[in-house]
Amino acid sequence: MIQPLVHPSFQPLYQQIKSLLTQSLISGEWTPGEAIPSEMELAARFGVSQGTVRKAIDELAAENIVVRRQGKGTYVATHSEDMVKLRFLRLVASDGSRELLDNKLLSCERTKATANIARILQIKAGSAVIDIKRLLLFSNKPVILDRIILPSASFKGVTAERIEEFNGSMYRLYETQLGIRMVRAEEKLTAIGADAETAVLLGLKPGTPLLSIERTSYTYGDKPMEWRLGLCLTDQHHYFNQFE
Amino acid sequence: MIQPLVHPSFQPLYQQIKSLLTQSLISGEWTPGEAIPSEMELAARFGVSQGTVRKAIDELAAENIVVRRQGKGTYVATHSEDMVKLRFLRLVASDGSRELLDNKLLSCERTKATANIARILQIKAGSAVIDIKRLLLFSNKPVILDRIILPSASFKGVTAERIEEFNGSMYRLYETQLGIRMVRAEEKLTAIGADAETAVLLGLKPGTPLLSIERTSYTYGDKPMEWRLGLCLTDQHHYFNQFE
DNA sequence: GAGTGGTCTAGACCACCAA
DNA sequence: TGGTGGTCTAGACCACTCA
Repeated sequence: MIQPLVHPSFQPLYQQIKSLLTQSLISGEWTPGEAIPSEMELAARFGVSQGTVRKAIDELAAENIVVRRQGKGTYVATHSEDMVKLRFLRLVASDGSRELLDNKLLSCERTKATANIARILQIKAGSAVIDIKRLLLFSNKPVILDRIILPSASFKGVTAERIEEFNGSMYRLYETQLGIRMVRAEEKLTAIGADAETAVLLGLKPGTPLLSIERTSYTYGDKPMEWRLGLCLTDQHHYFNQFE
Repeated sequence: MIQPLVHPSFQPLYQQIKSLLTQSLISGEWTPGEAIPSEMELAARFGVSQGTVRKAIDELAAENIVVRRQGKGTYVATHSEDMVKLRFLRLVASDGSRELLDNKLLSCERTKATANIARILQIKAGSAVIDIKRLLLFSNKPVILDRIILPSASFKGVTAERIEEFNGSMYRLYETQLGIRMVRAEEKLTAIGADAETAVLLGLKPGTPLLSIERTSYTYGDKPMEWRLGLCLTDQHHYFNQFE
């Protein structure tokens, strides 16, 4: 009897197609906001049926990496204003009101990665990083003290001026100026008491309970690109989470 | 020219199949842990192709309502120990260690729903509810003070004895004793200072920052069935969240 | 009307599991 | 060996968008 071939690295066709599509996204063949080729075109390019391409795109769409628009095409997802608020800024007013969101840049400095940051961002300890501090204001009241650390190597164009220009929409800045799109994030939440410096900046008494949100964001291919620490006043806001 | 029919309530076939399957789950035709009929059988029952049934089941599987096992069949999902920890108890040790999880029931009383609880659980204000208080201990140290409120009408069998019997695994109790399975939850997180009573129970100084997790859990068909408030000490633990 | 994504079908073969 | 889910194909038709 013929021995069935063993495929130690077997992967379904549609997974392989998905990887190829991800490669094209990484290489910048299609940039955020742009349409990717139609399902039929991709099927022809890869020599598979339209249904197989469709299943690969299904997964990318489920991960919010691409967006389908019936009758028009499939587009590389972008961080629109709404999306960022919905997906990456989960703090909402407890009374349900919609608020004016504003931000105030405190500093933007070049420095070196600590051992911990280097580990998280998968860079060498002591590598050059950009260290940003800012306040986020809801309805003109300071609510979040944010600290953002980026590897300089990948974020050359990031300066205080650029950040002001983008009005603090960091993800849109990364995307439109650097072609870096964050597709995934991990967060660790704890409750802490405000230290003296934070208390002053947020206009609180030291020791006031704050929600601490530590976030690492990843781009295509699970590459960590940004570390963030947000200290949030939650007397009138809450972090919303939902899961199935 | 013939006018195309307008279908104001148009739904894809697979969505209709999904609804029918959900109805069968609600009615208890298949209970947690049990296998549902095969894709071919369901296709025959509903008079559609196997591929259409498959797409309906795909969505239920994505929502963790059923679980596929290749070569065996498709099963109604259950709250196994691991799952509950992974999906509904997102507090993990900051140093990554695995810990002994234990709990201590403080009280289990019959009372009446406040206006707020009634609104959240979609019952009449003043309806009978069960009010449970307990401590969750990690490695024998109290970390979470939990309060759970359930509508009595649906949770008749829940008593202090039963809870002890299930060693505090509430979701397993609901599922195995009452056939109620939670499929979705919403949480609101804030940071607060411990009040006097909480401080005593958790062995802290009043005012210690605590992570407050308010959760509403839903069963099939988006019906709210449980409200919970957990006050968590996060000096050695954190709430983990991940999103795409 | 041409082109795109969205749905549905029918049938083939594969991988896995259990008896 | 038979039944299950998992993958893949080819082709049909529908719904939507835009020129």
